[in-house]
Amino acid sequence: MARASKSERRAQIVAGLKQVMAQSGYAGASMRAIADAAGLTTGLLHYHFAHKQAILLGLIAHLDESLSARLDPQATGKAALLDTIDALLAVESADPEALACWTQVNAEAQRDAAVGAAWRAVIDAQVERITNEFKVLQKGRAEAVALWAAIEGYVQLAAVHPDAVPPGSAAVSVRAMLEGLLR
Amino acid sequence: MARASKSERRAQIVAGLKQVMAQSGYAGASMRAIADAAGLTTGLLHYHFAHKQAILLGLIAHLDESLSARLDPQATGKAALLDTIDALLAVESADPEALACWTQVNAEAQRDAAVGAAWRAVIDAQVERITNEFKVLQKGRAEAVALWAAIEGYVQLAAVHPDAVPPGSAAVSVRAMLEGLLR
DNA sequence: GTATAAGTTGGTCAACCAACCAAGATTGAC
DNA sequence: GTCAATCTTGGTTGGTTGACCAACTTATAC
Repeated sequence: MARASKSERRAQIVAGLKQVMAQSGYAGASMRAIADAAGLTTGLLHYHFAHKQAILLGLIAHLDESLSARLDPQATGKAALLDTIDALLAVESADPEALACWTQVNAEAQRDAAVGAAWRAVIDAQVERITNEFKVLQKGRAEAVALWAAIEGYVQLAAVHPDAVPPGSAAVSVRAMLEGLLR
Repeated sequence: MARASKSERRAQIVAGLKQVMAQSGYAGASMRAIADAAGLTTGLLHYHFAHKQAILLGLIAHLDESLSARLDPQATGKAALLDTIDALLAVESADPEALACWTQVNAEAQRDAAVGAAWRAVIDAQVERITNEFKVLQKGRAEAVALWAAIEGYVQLAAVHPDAVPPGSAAVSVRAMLEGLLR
């Protein structure tokens, strides 16, 4: 069997962290557990990543990319905002592991400066993008942050307490809240 | 000096966890670090709490109480909803440690079954209370969850990326989103 | 004032962790 | 086919962790 390329291996390791982290958190994701999940050895993890934190930074990049991939680059104005709502809240059913990791990354971002900087960069980019769409509608940054917070809240809630969210209500309710912001 | 009472000691230990956890997360809050923060010894922690998790459950109870204490028990209907918004978002400035712990508890609730059950109970109680107020306004559970999610999102955002939130905008924006929900 | 219970101390212990590394295996370039 | 670069292995190491405990001190009941 052909040896996996460098980038494939790294992706494989990041996927291992994603899987373990969704269930055991970052601290609970030992190098051994990550290696087992990825079907690799711990030594190989250290060959591809200088330290555990580097794998987490790789996971953040992965989460960012898979989020961007869900967005429709054509949409502008209100359509872009509605698309953002759908794209983010669809993760709930499409990728529960990513949802769980979101919460864990949030917690780790608060603790570790480098992780925090990377995570805040992701948030900043999204908020800025949303702000531009709001500006088309004569609104600004405060409204963009509000929309992001509402979505973020649903993501957290879905991860921690999925039963509390009536099925299908998330996107509907966020759209209603968006209307309140646009008044 | 008089020896502290049992409940005082327990509160002191919980406060130690709160302080350490706000900066280092739950996993990073070693028994030793908690003991140091509280000015006690590790052995004493194990005398008052069977294990580390029990301290965290104590902290969750503490967070729940201090949240309830901020709420105006007189308010009903829309006034109660506005009061809830203010009470929760005021934590941002009043008790930054509690804010930071919120994120960490969220993450740990996902990982540990007992912590998850306790945390979900707190959320359920709040959502049910809010639901009752919404019902006065001819709305229901979905709207209550939406309001909770919006507040929760701001709490998370304030903890992880405080600079992203324009000062004073949180309560204003959540009120606007509430209007959207009440339409 | 003495006996009993409650609270406290400082240290031990086995388990686990991230990081590291030397040596062997596999690959592609020539 | 040979060789250097890249990849992979399995085990070691120093350090940290939560849990635990036997001895000691303080408070309370009588």
